[in-house]
Amino acid sequence: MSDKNFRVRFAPSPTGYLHLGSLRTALFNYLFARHNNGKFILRIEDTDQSRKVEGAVESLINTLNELGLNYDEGPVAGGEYGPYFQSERLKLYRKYCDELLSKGHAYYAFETSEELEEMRRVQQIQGKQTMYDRRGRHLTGNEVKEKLDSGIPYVVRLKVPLDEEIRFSDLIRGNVKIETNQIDDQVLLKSDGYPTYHLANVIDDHLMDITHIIRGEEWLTSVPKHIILYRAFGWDVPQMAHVPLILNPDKTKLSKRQGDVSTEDFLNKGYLKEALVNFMALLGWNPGEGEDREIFSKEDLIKLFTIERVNASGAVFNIDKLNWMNGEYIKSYDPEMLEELIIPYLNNGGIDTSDREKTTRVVMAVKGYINRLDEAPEHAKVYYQDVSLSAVKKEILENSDAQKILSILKSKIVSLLEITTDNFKPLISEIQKETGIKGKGLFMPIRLALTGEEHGPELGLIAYVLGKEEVISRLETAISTK
RNA sequence: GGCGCGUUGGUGUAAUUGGUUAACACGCCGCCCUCUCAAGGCGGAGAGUACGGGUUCGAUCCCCGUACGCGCUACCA
Repeated sequence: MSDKNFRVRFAPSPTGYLHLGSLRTALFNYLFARHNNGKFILRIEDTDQSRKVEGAVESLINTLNELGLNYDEGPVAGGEYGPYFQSERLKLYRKYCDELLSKGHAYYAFETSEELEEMRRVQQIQGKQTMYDRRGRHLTGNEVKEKLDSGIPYVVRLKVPLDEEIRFSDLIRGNVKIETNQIDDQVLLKSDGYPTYHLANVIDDHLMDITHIIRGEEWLTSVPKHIILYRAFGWDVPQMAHVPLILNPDKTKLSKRQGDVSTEDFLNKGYLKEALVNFMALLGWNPGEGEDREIFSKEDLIKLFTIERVNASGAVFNIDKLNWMNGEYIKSYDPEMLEELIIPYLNNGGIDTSDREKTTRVVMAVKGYINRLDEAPEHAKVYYQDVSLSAVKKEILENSDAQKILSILKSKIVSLLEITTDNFKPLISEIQKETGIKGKGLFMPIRLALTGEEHGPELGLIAYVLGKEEVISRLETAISTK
């Protein structure tokens, strides 16, 4: 634990669902904050008016809460550094932008989007690097004033210092250096008056006292732009940590084309939040030597997490392993809580769970067989639907040995007070002794009579779940098929 | 194209400050358990650490180059 006042932030733009990659970024921020006794802040980067999606923020917050990644400051929660929506901080950006302008670190530019496109097109044909040719830097003060006065739309661009080399150290990647000549005179303020990511991000991170910026690798190459801004303002640069991307099986950036990428979808399919958190944490991070566990509670993760142990290389999202891990969580989950979670899935599969005692038994029987909650109905079906038999199966039951077994079993069960998890199996052993029939010939008729299926959980469990009455009824049906 | 980052079995990862038969998990295969299917137990195949140089008595680990992958190259984040 550290007593430094670490402050980190998760700063998504509200474009819809929570991408798995964002989830992991959020998780690492959360773990880092909790491990160091710091603060975890949620900031909404809604500066792109054209990409706004209705309800996205609510859904984002819901998902974070559902996963237990509670933030200390942000929308709804509030905090001393608000507002936490960038769209509500426009005046601030304007003010700092003016400061940049007056200090000569930024300048006005008046090209239209079409002009810029044309410029890039020409550069491309000439085989040159496509970037803004910095022509706005050559405008005289009078020219600028004239254009401004006549109301021509403008943007404000960063005046990148030329012929320099920007070096910085990333907590995950080590030393990185980039020539400033490679850096575009980035737009800081758009013609609609909104800031771009770069401006807003730097200002907010500073104003919100962010000490560590933990974000996706796609931002690594824009760090120099940000450093130039921090310097221009005379601010300290926070520590940086750029986490690797999550990849499709073919190693391209995880995308919707190759499967689900939204956290909500995974939750809906019946992946437990604990499993999802556990699995995502292990994608690109590990606790290191002497730790062979794979299953970690959130508390374990908080205790063990350090940013230095995050890998620098991208990680393929291995759904097989997630499935396995989710199955592990399902098997060891608190029975009552699991039942609560599974009931909606059972109902969804057309199963009536109003008999709660039976539901409890069903959940107990089913949980060893599923890796996802949405697999529950198909395994639970046998306990609810009428037994229906194919001709072949019927034949097996009509066999005289089979009939004998079923009759004896029925009479034994009738005299039982109730069926428990372990008083059924001994009955079968007795029948074996009495009739001399054993193995498949003994078990299969019973299994078919009770479920109509050749496969399933052990018979004792099935009988227990069905209960005395239902077992007798099903046996009678099977006997009367003759 | 330019720049940046990365590269250990199919996948996720491990390997004390360079010295191990390169370890663990998922997946796969087999055996055991067992009425069946799972689960569980046991075992196996699968990498000589992208490739090529160098430094060193000795490199997965340090340096350089190449290849490949990915990212960025927007008035998107």
